[in-house]
Amino acid sequence: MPDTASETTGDLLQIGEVADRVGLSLRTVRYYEEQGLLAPQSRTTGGFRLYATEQVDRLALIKQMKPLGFTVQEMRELLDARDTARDTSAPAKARASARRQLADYAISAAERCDKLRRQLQQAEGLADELRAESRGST
Amino acid sequence: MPDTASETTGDLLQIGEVADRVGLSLRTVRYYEEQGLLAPQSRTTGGFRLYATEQVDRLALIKQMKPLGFTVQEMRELLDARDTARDTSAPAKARASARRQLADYAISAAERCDKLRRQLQQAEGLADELRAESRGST
DNA sequence: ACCCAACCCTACATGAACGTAAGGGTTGCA
DNA sequence: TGCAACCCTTACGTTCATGTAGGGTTGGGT
Repeated sequence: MPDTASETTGDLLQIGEVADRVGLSLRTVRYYEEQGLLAPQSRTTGGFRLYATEQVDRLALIKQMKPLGFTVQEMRELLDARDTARDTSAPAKARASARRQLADYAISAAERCDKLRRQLQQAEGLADELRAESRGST
Repeated sequence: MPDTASETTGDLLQIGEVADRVGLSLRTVRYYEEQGLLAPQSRTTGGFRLYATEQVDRLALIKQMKPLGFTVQEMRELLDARDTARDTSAPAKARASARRQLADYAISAAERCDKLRRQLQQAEGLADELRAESRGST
């Protein structure tokens, strides 16, 4: 039986397993790669993408970011900035700049959260109204 | 001066005024019309769309529904069902059926609200993390 | 009656973020 | 070696929304 659920191959996962864990489609994972959001750590000789578990985290992060309505490009920037800010071997100036960028994104994220909260409230009201109307007050 | 803000013409509004009130672009309002979500009550001889104030409400409803991720077709169905359910002159059977449909949508809406709430929580955590990281804990 | 600024119209095009199908390799257990 | 479960690339299709070009419509002002 060839690995029904494509299990951990050493420490690397195939795209299917990754997509399952994160809850994204294969297509979406590949799409994010096309857009420069994350490249598989390596490939098999046959061309299969192989991912490390950290990359699964990265994907999960991307998925969490999506409800806030960031574009794929913005997420790429954000992730790049985060990588730079974390990379202790990067030039201090680059890291400072990256942190500034992160701060901006943090503000933007907070604003989008507020907006989402407001929309959610409205939507809840709407759901209530629908329920009421479905019970028919002819 | 030709009416800088295209005011109430009797009781009918032009698309610009409608879009302003609801907070959608002209283009989007026309798009929704193309998709069968709402037609203007009438047109001028020259072709200008004219809307009644109830239609503004309908658009506002659509706007509120959007964060829940309903497709345009679903919204059309939902609105149609609501119209039927409210129409006291419609056949009782049709109204009952419409109310059943509304009930389904109400459930779906509630589920989507839950999902949105979860996503919001995650997003909030993420925003906090971004803020923390931007303050650099090298 | 004529002008013109503020509006509006149709139609085609672009863009983001995937979905989906076609045609065809890759892996690895038996 | 065979084959089932995976994966690959390529490329066109879809949905929601917006951009834009080219050109009418309205209605007060003069």
